[in-house]
Amino acid sequence: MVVKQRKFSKLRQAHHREKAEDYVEMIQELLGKQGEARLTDIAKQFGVSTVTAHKIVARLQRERLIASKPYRALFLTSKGKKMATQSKHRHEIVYRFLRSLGVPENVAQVDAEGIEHHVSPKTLSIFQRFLKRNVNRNQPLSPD
Amino acid sequence: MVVKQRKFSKLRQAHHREKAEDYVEMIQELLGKQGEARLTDIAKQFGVSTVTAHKIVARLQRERLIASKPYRALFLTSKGKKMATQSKHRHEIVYRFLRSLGVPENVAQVDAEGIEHHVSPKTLSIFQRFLKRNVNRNQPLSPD
DNA sequence: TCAAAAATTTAGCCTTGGCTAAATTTCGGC
DNA sequence: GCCGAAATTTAGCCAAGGCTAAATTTTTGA
Ligand SMILES: [Mn+2]
Ligand SMILES: [Mn+2]
Ligand SMILES: [Mn+2]
Ligand SMILES: [Mn+2]
Repeated sequence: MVVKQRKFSKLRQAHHREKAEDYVEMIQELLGKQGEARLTDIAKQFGVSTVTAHKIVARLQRERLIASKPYRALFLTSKGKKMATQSKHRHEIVYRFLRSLGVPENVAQVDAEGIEHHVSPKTLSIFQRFLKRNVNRNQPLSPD
Repeated sequence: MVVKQRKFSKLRQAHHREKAEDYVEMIQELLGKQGEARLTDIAKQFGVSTVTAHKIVARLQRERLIASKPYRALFLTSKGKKMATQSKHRHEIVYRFLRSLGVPENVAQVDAEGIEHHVSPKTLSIFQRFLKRNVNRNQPLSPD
């Protein structure tokens, strides 16, 4: 009984982390690609209003993942950089794992965006091992 | 650009469906196991207060997935049954897929609870094909 | 330079999903 | 049949994440 409860409480925790992970990952990407991360670009990427993006960023500033001065571009704290790097890494593995199974590019992109947040370290390392074993096959296991 | 937006909008849709899927699945399970689905049992299983469970059930009644008379046990509408059956099926495949890769039981349970909601039909059918191919191996691909 | 445009922030609204406290209804045992 | 316990519902609080409208600040270009 208590086992099942923990299962769902873990799910709720994962949901709380999700937005944080997606946002810091996006900010790191924008910093790399354009040199700076502006609120408008972030909102555009996520397909939400700047107001929504602003509120989420404000929460992540309270949580010391993001830093910025008013009306200025956004930066990641060291805590934020660490989360971004780890999330990006996990996201990549999940995406490449799906691709290696034969999931089409656009489907794998959408599915990985959700799945990534629910893959535990143990499962991730198993995905990695699977990728390594299939590294020299050019064909996916289940071609379309 | 718009591709990325759709990716996240799909993610938000998935989140909206998640609670619905978990609840109808749970109700179907309780109906099978105990003959009826009471609010207290549902709340216990999810590890939330009966008040929280009640509010979610009320929403799902508005959405015509659940039906009941006040102070009475809960039932699934035909729409709810359909969702429950499909969700259960997808959940099972995701769980068995993880297990077949060598993910330990308790980890697979937790991860599948989150992952299931983000697996598209295309990815699911690829998981199924993978399972069929590995059906006669007693050993998982990546043993612990 | 300085006015218009763009970007950011604030105010205020909504829904969902958490909670506790309290009211109401149903159930069980005597 | 009734009383107390259990279950359900209602009321009211909170935070997150969605929105539009409006205020504020920064940037841009004539
Ligand atoms: Mn990601
Ligand atoms: Mn994501
Ligand atoms: Mn499920
Ligand atoms: Mn689930």
